[in-house]
Amino acid sequence: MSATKEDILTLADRLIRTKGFNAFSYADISGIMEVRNAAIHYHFPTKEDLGIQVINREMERVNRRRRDWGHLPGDEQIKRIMESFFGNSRQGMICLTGALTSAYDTLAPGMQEKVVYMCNSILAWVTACLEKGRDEMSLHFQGKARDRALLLMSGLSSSLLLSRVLGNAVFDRMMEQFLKDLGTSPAKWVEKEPDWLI
Amino acid sequence: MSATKEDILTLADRLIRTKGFNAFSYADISGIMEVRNAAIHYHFPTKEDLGIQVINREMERVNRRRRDWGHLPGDEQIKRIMESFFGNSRQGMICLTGALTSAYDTLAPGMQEKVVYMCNSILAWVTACLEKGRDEMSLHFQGKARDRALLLMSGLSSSLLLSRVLGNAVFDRMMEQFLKDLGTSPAKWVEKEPDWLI
DNA sequence: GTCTATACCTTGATAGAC
DNA sequence: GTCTATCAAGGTATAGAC
Repeated sequence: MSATKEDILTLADRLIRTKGFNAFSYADISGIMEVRNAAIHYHFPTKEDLGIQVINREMERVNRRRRDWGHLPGDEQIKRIMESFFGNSRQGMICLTGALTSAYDTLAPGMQEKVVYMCNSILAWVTACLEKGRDEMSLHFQGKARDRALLLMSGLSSSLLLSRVLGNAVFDRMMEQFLKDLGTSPAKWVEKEPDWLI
Repeated sequence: MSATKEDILTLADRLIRTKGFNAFSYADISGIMEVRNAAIHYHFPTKEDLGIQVINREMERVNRRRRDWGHLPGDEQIKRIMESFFGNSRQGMICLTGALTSAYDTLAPGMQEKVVYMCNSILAWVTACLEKGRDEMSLHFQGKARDRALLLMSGLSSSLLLSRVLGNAVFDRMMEQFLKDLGTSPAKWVEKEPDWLI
């Protein structure tokens, strides 16, 4: 993939997470990058194409992480997922799922399909982490792992929404509660290079 | 307030919860109501005015409920709040906080201010319910009530986002988990007249 | 209060030169 | 691959008649 195309994707990803899919425009991209409207359409014929490829790239990142972190204990994986959300939070960005599910009704069918797939994939990953952690006796919770994963995934997503409005402390308070509820030790987040997951 | 103005507000509220604040247009309102573009502007000079008054009306509803339900036990209030979200969920509508926090960066300062106020108010209410329930020994949880309220409020908000994408069962599963975590009995939601809260 | 008509801007998208 | 130029459609908002 050409560098230009990649840069457009990265920028579109950031714009979706800050302004939302419907509120960002090709002019936003042209205004920041040294590229004209028509060049964007060359790489991504329609806005839907752009949106879909943003999701695809994100899913690749998610899948790669799931693979790379697969050997880690379940509780450690959960903490790393939280950490990647921490990065989003500090940059005032919400997650792709939060940005796209809130606009779900306005998305083209092709994008809706991808959003469903993304949500299911992330949910499956979080569920697997919780199950692994429970088997390893490092995570403790009642109820089905999938239901618990729904709560955690929701909390992660909403923490970003609320952090923008009520301040960054919201994220820390929520994650601390989640970890306490799961009976595992608290974590300290460290600022990392921008590399936003989910 | 005139009936027309009230109808516009109700419709705008629904449009914000389904399409989002940036994606809905005056034409959406004209298309459904028997009223022209200019008439909407007569009642609400700008879209920001419309958005602010939608929030104001919602806050009146929230405050009224908080007053009316104030005598109820904390756990019962929590279940009623969940029940009102249930109504939203079945109609494919997300909550105002979910819809507006996800578009926060694109809102005019006047609206942002209102969104902050709304989030703080609802958070304060949920916190009060949890504290009351804990004092009454009907709710049991560790940690600060406000932090717990953040988790609950996030879960309520996100359950609507995820229900639209993954199906209505998500709402039920999440609420069941929340109630179990709070050590209170499960609840059964019943379909009610459209009267959407929060 | 509501209408018609319209101003003015931004949007996503296309044509064709280079 | 990227540009300039342009398009049709849709957005919020306003003027003025009724």
